[in-house]
Amino acid sequence: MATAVKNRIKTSAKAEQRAATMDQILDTAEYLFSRHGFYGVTLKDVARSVGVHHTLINYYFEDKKKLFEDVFARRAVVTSHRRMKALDDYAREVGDSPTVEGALRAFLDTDLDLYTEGGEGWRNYGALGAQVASTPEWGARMMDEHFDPVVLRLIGLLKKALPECAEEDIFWGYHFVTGALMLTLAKTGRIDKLSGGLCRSDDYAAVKERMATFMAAGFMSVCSRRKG
Amino acid sequence: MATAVKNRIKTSAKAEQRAATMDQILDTAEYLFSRHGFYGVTLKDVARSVGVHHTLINYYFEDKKKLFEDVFARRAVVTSHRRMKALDDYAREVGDSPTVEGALRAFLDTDLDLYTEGGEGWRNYGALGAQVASTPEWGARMMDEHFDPVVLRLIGLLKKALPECAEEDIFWGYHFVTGALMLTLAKTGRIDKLSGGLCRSDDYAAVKERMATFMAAGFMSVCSRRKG
DNA sequence: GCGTTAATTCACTAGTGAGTGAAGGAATAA
DNA sequence: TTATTCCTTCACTCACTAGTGAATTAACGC
Repeated sequence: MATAVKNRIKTSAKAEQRAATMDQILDTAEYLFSRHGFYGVTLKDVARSVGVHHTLINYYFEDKKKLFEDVFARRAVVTSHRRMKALDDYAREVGDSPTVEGALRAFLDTDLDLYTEGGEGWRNYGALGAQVASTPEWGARMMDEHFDPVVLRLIGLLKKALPECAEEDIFWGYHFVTGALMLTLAKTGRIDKLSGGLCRSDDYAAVKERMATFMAAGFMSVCSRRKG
Repeated sequence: MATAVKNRIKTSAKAEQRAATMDQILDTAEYLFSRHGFYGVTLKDVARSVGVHHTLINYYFEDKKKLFEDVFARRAVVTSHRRMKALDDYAREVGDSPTVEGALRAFLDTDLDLYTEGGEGWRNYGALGAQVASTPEWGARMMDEHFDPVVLRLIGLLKKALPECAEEDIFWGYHFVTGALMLTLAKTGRIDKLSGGLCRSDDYAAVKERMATFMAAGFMSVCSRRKG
């Protein structure tokens, strides 16, 4: 008991500062990486922006690649876990008969809420994730590592909702969903200009309102195509 | 007449070599940029890969940014023009009553054919474009410059096909379409692993088979949402 | 207070970045 | 042939890269 208190006190002063500094570095790196990509940011850029000596980043994060991975992993585990839980909850709720739109809502809306309510850090991470998702090789590998389980969980539900549907159609449907989601998270500002200000890149609520419905209809039409 | 012949001969020897070298540089840069991004490639990388002195690239292309823009523009004008023509042809064909799927097919299938039949260069350009599309600021700007006209042409047709539909819904629908298309062109290999080899990233034919149908249904469902 | 441990900075290496300007070399036009 | 123009390379600049290991400073536990 006394040890526990002591440990808590110990982690309170120094280790808390440590954690705070690391978080600051991660936040800044997240912001910069999301805007300029891995090679477009130098450790000095990050250090300057945080206000620490650049070698401190090597001290805390080993090397640049590790820093990038830590930035990505920090929030990837959160969103992955959150969505997995949402899918599990939904599956339990509807028993053995999920709908396509229901499953997609559990997957998409849960995530979009996070970017809406999670503050700037989450939105920067979203833009970073979008870049990673469209980077061949190591980008795809990072996506695999963090998101395969939750994606396969979603696909399991979609298969249940569409038992007659060819597996390929479900995978390609998921591919379309994730592409649309990634471009949303990229928050490039393109839709703003294109629509003359009618739509805004950072209006995740507008996307949430439409996306699951839109995609569910897509799944249905492709899967019923062969019969029709 | 004699002058014309002379000019043609003139452009045959030296200027032809010049064009060949420039094309080689563009091809190689296209390949490398598509894999590692703008900052992930150095002019020396490109030069080494082509087999020329690295300063030659400065001679031909001014600077690195210009080289990138030239790489992007070279094919962007082709696909933009091609799709514009396809949309015009389609509009003429159906008179004043386009369908959503018809318009999307003119837009999407025309493009997907290009990546299927256009060889490796086109596929590299596709992956590059996908990166550009999810890059904020200058990436979005490049997309704007090259593709706004053809995209607005498509949106015009979609509006005609869905006269009751809210404009925002159409813009967001287009946003989903382009997100899905960009992830396809990124050719990351992720769908391959995810599906256990059932789907392949480079199978543009499979995407073509499904995409317009999928997206058309999405548009319909979102646009009829308010009434339903 | 005092030895220990962790955090931070310093001085430095070894290599790379884009880009320039002058010079050499080759094809071309008169 | 000769002057010109274009292509290509060379030598170089200047700034910056990631990362290391030693030195310094600050916090901690006793």
